[in-house]
Amino acid sequence: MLLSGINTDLATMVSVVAGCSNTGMLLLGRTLHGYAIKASFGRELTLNNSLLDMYSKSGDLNSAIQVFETMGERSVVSWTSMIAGYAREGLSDMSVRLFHEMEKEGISPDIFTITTILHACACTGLLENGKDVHNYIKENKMQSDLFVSNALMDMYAKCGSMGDAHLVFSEMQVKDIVSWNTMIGGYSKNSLPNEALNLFVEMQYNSKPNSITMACILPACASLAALERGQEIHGHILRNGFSLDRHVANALVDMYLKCGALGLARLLFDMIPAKDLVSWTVMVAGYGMHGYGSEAIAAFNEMRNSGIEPDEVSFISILYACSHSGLLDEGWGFFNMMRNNCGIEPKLEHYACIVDLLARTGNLSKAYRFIKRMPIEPDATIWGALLCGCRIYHDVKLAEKVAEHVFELEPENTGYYVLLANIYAEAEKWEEVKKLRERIGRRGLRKNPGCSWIEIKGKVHIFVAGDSSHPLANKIELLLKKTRTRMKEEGHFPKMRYALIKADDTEKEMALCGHSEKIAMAFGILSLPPGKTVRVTKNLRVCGDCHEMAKFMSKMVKRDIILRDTNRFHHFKDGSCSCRGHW
DNA sequence: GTAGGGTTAG
Repeated sequence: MLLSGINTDLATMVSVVAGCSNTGMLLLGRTLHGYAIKASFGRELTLNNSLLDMYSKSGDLNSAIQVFETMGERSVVSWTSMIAGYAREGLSDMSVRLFHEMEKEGISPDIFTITTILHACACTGLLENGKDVHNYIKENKMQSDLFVSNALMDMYAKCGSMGDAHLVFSEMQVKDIVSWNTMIGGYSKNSLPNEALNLFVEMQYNSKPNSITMACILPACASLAALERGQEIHGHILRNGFSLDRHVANALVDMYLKCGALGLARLLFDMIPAKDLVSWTVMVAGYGMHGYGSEAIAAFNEMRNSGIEPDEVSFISILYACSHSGLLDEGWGFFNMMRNNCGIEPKLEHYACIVDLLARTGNLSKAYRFIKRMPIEPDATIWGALLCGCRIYHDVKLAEKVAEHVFELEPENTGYYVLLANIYAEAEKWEEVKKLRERIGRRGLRKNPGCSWIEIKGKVHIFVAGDSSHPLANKIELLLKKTRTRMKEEGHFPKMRYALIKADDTEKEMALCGHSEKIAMAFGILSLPPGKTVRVTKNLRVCGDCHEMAKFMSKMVKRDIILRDTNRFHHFKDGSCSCRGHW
């Protein structure tokens, strides 16, 4: 246009600057800024607004602020763009400050401003500020706007307040696909997978799911290890041509990995044409969970060779992979690579991996010193990782010292009291177990009950410890008794230490037999066709005695058993387990 | 003919 000698006017300049902001062409944008000033558009409101947006969307917040500060006239559009600019850089507090400032200047926020400020609150979990905005919305009758209600639900979801999100959702007269996706994704992210799945079913009577819906619902299947539900959704993805979406492809691989289907996951991973950082991180974490440490390392190196730089999340994956396979030197190597070669400052999660790695490999005092020398304040998970190590190596004395740190940091978390109680029980210090029980009792805490579940023909069967309500309860008990007898015949005696009670051996054995994972495994063996892999998931860590029995059962009934606990997978096959003792 | 907003994977 310029070469043809046609003059630009304000509309031309605004359009082309907007073009730059939507493609992040900062350099061309700057040039246009200069050109516009020379062409004497420098005081035009619409031009300054588009420049402000261009700078903030291209990541040059300082220039955006410069435009905002120097422009003569400011409209609601200018304020909204500036608020969005701060939010984009993670400076939500500044967004909120600006929001109040604009009201003071007598400029009323409109629905664009409201969605922007809600997004800012969502990004950093500013629930209280978000609630203030909600009140403003009610006072100004803005809730009928879809964008506003959707942003409001997302704010509540990201602040972890799904009850409030659902309230907004249920009061919406009109819902669109974004409304459904926001709720489903919110439930998935807030560890409410059943709610996510139920809403997904309900959605299909109202709205047609899209690829984003798939990316929202798959993590729910993953967290439940609901393989069959996940496969149904995979079918949905194939029928609707969503497979090419990389978010969906990555979520699928992750789902199969967390459902224990490593081979299928690898197959799908190989089919992703352009693997990104998330694809690789998922695969590395998956190998780690399944105990394939060297495969995880190979994948991590392959990723780097393909030119993808690891970030802090992918380092968590590789460090955990090392820890699950007991690869101490390799783990240290990655920890140092992260700091020295990649310039990533380790966070609590990374320190937790190293403590875990040291503790699991028996370097308890080294782990203790490592924690003491950490440049950031350790949290309960850090000390908890060492406490786990104390259990593996039966170090009661250190355990007591470590436990006090843990109890101070997370006095409400019963898991840690139980862990220490286990350490005492395994050392047969029953007096101490009793004292600990009293301590829990005084606080009015209750142990998180163990439960295990198994999916059969799409239905999830849940078992809690001591469960005898199931129709097959008698058969289950019979199978467990038979297994125990055969185990004893071959010299495997029950690991009474895991019974956690002071009782005689028969009682202990009964308590152990009631563990939910045993019941679920037995139920799977009885219910699934011969040869089919039994897949059980448990909400806590697997018990040592159950682990022994699972190994034996896999040989006795000639069947693969895959048990997922909170920490990792155990593949039992022909009498041994893939974890090789690292758990 | 021109400026600002909501949902997705580790």
